[in-house]
Amino acid sequence: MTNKTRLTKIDWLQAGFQALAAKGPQALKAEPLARALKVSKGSFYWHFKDIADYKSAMLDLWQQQATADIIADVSANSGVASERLKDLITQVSSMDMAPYGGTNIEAAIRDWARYDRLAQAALQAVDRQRLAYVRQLFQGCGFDKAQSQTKAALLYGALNGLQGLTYTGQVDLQRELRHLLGQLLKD
Amino acid sequence: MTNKTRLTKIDWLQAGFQALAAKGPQALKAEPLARALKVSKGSFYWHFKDIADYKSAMLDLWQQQATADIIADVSANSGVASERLKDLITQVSSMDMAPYGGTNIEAAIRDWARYDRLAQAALQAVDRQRLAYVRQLFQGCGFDKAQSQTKAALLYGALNGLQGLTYTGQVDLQRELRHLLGQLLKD
DNA sequence: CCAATACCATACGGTAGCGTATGTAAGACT
DNA sequence: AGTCTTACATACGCTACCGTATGGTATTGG
Repeated sequence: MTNKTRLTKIDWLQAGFQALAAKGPQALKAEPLARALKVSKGSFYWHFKDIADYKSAMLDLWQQQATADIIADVSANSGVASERLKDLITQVSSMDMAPYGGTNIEAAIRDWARYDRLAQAALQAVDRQRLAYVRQLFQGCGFDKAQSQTKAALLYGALNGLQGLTYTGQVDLQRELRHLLGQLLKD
Repeated sequence: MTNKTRLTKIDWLQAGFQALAAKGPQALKAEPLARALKVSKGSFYWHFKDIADYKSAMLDLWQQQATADIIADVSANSGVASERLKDLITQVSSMDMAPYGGTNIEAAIRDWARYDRLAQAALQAVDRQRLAYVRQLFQGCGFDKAQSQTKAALLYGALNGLQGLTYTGQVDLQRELRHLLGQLLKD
């Protein structure tokens, strides 16, 4: 995998996600990426028109993949709704390390989205889908649509927020989320 | 305020927070800031040794201010613990726009902390203090220390996570947080 | 096996920001 | 009134990155 003589578009995108997770959106620059891949930037500008094009391709890939993960989860696990919610938590909690880099790409994209309109659009779309999915699960537990919407927002929001707190060392992500889910399923 | 003939260190720091909230950590550069303040960067390098020094000063100011806010809240509102928790939520929810810029500085610092060790240290310290404070409030409601710790993490984590979701338009921050607090106070 | 094309290197001019050096004008001090 | 200090301006060399142009090499299809 590291010894390919020539690179493809996807190699560049992978390197992008890696750099994104490691050093943030400001690391998405042609020449540094080229150095990381041990090629010259001539390669970059062959595969992509410019950096905006590159970033756009990254976001497209991520969005498509993220939404694909959702529908995969929908069709795969077909148990009871409450069980699926628990599964989701364990799944997400253990997914600290994403496909590519060491740390979390999710959070990096969320950072990126704060100051980039395209990233924001992609993230919004993904958030929307996920919220809708989780809401449906709560509805499957017997709650009405409004309640489920609230519970979904809380669960999903807490997930993201707690992940930002994990490096405090005071927080055990999975434990807290289980506790929250328990609370949300009571009422 | 805008018509001062000469600038002070704090003017530069204020401009920094403004730029940080608006365009993220990557906007903390001497020359752009100087342009925003309509002076030359000669001023910048008089007040600060270099950019690292400047960022360090920003983080010091923020951390000190953030922790000061906590102790202020501790000494000021001396009602029942459960009431103080509700107050905290309304307070934070309405504090969408911070002292300086338009949007939230909190979130910007959190972004910053992801790829900057100093920012991370400052944020950790603040998070720690806040978590401890909220935990104490829960303890004041009769929960034991471990339970309070969990509840505090959930409330504080959800707060941060939901703020990142507000621009989805699907989330009413204050409503959700009230609901969560209600749940957390039951058990 | 040979052309066509895919992939990459090198070199170039341009911009943005860094940090320094040096000059300078306006208050403050005495 | 003259010196000292504060707060800036200006100009300089340096580095990093952008995007382009052009040429080279390796693969692949015919």
